[in-house]
Amino acid sequence: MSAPDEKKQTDFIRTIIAQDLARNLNDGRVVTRFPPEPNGTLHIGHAKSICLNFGVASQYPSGRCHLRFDDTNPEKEEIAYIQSIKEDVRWLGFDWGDHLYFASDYFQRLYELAEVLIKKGKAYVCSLSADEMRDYRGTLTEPGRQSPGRSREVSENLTLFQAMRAGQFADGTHTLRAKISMVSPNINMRDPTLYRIRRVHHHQTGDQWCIYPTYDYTHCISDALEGITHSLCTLEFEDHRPLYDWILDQLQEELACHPQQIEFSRLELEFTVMSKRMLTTLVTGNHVCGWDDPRLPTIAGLRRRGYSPQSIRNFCRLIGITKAPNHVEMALLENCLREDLEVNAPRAMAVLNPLRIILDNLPEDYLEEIVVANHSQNEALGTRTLVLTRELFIEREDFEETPPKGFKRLIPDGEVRLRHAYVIRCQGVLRNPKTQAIESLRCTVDTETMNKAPEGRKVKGVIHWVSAQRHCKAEIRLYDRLFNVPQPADNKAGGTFLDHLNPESLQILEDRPVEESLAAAQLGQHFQFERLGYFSPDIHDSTPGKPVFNRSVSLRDSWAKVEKKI
RNA sequence: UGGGCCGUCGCCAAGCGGUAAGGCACCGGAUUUUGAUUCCGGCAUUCCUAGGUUCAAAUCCUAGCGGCCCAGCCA
Repeated sequence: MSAPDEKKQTDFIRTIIAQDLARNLNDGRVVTRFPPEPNGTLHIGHAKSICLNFGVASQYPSGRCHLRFDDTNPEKEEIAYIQSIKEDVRWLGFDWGDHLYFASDYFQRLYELAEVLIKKGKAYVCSLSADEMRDYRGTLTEPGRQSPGRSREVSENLTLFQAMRAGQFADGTHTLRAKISMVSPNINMRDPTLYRIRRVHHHQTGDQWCIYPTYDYTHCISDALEGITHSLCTLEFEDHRPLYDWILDQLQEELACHPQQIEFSRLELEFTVMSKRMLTTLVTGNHVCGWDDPRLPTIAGLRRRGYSPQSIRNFCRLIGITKAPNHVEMALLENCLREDLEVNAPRAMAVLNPLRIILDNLPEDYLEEIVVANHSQNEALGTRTLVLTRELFIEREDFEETPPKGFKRLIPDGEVRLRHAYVIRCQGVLRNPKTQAIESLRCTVDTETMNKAPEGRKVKGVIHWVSAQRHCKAEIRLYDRLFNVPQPADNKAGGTFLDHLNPESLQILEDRPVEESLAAAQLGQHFQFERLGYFSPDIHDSTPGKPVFNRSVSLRDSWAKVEKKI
């Protein structure tokens, strides 16, 4: 089996790291980190970052990657997300070893360093309200104005900051700000906020703090404290890099290292949304069923849909790492799953849209057991037993009274092979006398054709089937893209992304006949239902004897393309 | 019209002065008891545009054009 993870991978970030190593920077260490905020579940865009950070670290003997929760805003964070994020990272196949951290671990140190900044005259307490601060900040084209607090003495700032911490001020009345420049063309440098007063219970530190540090202040210092060498993040933080560097430069004497921030472009996938805000809206607005709805691009959703960690890792390798904006087609992701499951998924048969056929030349109680391979090219997957009876179900689409050109399935008076069994011939059509709808087919079986080509005729078509007398009933869930447009997040014409929801993204088929062996399907297994696609038991609803299958992805269907053209 | 970043095939993406890798998609054709898989073949005289430098430019220079991000006490 191929090991795509192992294949040599290059991108501009790996090139920089290799160069740094060649120049013996950081004493030959490579330390990265994946820093999620526990305010939502992970999605495939995070997978890109996880694969990058953990992947880079694993390329070097001395490499390591930290999992650090960026928990500086307790208002939005929940402990449940911490668990789900850990699970997702592990499920994807990565291991942070002993290196699990929380930004909140550093709150005391962060506070002390803030006092250092104040003493160095590099930070001050600002008493502007949020509205005033916005007003003072200026705009993209106009410079900002200095806050009155900017001219306070060091000692006053220190006293005030200590009072902030001691809880002597109401929420939002004061902030600690970096003293940089209110006229910087980079708005992030216009004296950014370092601390704010928030009387909120923190999931890690409880009620110990009533002031919380901001991301910009916390992230660079956390990186430095952990000895991160390369701090990889997405493009929207590019404008924050001068601030990242500024803070670390001011604290040069206090901090041993100065990590390098490098930005790459975030992943956009067509026909879905990736922003936390929109995903949250979909979940809380009940447009989907929870964070792990199989239609969502969340890790949990993909897992429930039947995606394998391997296929997601491979996808992340194929899309690469650049700074260019990108909108990757869903077809690439789907292909990665097919590629994995084609080799590894045992085959089975199920009928989604059943049409009864009666094999007239077989006795009523006929029952033949047929032992078949679970995978024609992979013997290791073993065998199973199929039961052939006089009455069977085939797919309604596999029979046509007036077949289009090129149709090679069952037609009146025509022959077709039943997968793993005999060639049959359609002798007649039974209709509902009132509606004229086809109710069943009368067929005959050529008993000489098991594992053998019929005499003197060529039978091209092969169709799948399930015994009408001996089968298991399953619920089948078919999924389509969640949105009707490639970029639902783009709403320049007005409206919201919800306007583009595809009302037919979920189709539930109840009580469909599937072969008996599927009654024992285990959670986490993947099957190829022949000619239909790859299916996986639903994590929540599938039970032994009453399985529920999610279609992970369909098989490629070149006949459907031909049909479309006709 | 402030600052930062980006622009190579329908979608990703190599390339880093020597004459356009690869994957996906698409289009043929072969094999096939899955119209799947596999296998063969095709698919950018051209790199956002226009000038310039050079024997030689996607790669260097200049000027345009187009797109993305930033005005949270979010991350």
